[in-house]
Amino acid sequence: MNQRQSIRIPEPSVRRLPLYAGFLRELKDQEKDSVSCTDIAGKFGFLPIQVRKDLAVTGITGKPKIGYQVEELLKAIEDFLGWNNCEDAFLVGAGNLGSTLIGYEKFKTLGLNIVSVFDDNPRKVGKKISGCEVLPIGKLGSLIERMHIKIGIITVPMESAQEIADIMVNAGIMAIWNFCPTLLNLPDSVIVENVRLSSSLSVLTNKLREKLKNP
Amino acid sequence: MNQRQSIRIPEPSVRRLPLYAGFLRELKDQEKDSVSCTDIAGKFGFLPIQVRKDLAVTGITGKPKIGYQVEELLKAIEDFLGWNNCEDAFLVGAGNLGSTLIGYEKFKTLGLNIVSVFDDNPRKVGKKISGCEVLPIGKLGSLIERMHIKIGIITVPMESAQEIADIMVNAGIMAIWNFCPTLLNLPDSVIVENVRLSSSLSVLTNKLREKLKNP
DNA sequence: AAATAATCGATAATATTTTATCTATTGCCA
DNA sequence: TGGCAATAGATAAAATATTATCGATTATTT
Repeated sequence: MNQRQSIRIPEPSVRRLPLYAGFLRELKDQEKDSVSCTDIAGKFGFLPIQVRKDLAVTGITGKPKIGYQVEELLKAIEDFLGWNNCEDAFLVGAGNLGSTLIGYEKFKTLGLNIVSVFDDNPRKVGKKISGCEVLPIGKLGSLIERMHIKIGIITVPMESAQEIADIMVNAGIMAIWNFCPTLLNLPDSVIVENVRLSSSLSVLTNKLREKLKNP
Repeated sequence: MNQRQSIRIPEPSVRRLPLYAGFLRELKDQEKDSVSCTDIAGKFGFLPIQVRKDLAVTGITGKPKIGYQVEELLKAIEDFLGWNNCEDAFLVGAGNLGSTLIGYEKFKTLGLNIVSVFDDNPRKVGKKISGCEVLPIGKLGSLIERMHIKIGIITVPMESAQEIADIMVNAGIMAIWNFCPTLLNLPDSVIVENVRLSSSLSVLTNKLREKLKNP
């Protein structure tokens, strides 16, 4: 019996893998055949050991003195990250940020396909954003169920985020990409990834202040 | 001699503090006087001990059986995060994302004041975005110097990000908030905070795939 | 063909972050 | 007023992530 179900993969590694993938694409375009951890680490200012450990999660092995096969490794990372079989997603909140995200063609190459947009502003409903028709919130739940959508993206104002999340979860959404600054109150079974610009900005300004204090 | 210069503050704590601040504002609006770690932890699904440790960096102390004074604690966090003395910043790249960021009034309450926008598209130069006139890239360096700007925000396409970063650094920028997926190659002295949606998305989809495999 | 140097992969050590334990304080209630 | 319960704060333990060490492998050079 194969009981390997959870050789847990460190989240920091998962966050770094997309970087490596980007670099590997560059190398592939340059028709480079192989690349070493030292090269990759040099590119990003990491340590070679860390890169090697990150890459190990893909199961690909390298050759001493040579490194890894660029194409093989790139394919393995893309597979690992699920970039080769796109998941459909619904986005709610056709404001500025929402519209920006809908327009990102690149998400398709990252395994995400935004298929519909929802908003409760009657002026927006019916309009198209990057070729995507805006639907009323009223249809959100039933369409999630009917289309078996698993990923929801929330870009609504703070006040309505929880309400939208509840509709999503009740309809069967399994993962939420939340761009709203408030944290959502959800069952543990639902996966949530929060994009919090305020946290990112705080890290930046905090480091800056440290530096200004002790130059 | 006071050699305490670096009682290093964990970055994870810095990332959580803005959450607490948001909650404390809510409590303040509700005219609540005090709050315990247990309350805060409950709100976010953290452990009380972790919250207590995070709050400790502000130097504020609480009272057993009561907790912390809401106003005092909020003020301390805001001070700690530098939200009470705004830094001026330049943003480069008046595309979709850039325009979205410029429009975020809320940044002001997070200690960031976007004072000018730059773009190399002649059609955009001279236009206004959220009341902010778009200036040509040619003026970027000299204005950074003249106005002693310390924070730069990069929302240009991948290809030009490094070039813009170089201009910024040469002109004296000390910290860069980078929204471009490529990592920038910069001197160690420059602070960089990368917002990488691809990493965030990868974490989400990776967890989702894990869950679909072992439900 | 042997020596060399670069690199991988495994294992071990270190550092960081999270979680637990314990004591002391304080308000509340009997 | 005395005991109880909730909580802070300090210290310790555990978990996690990063960095170092070391032996094995393989292309390259001599």
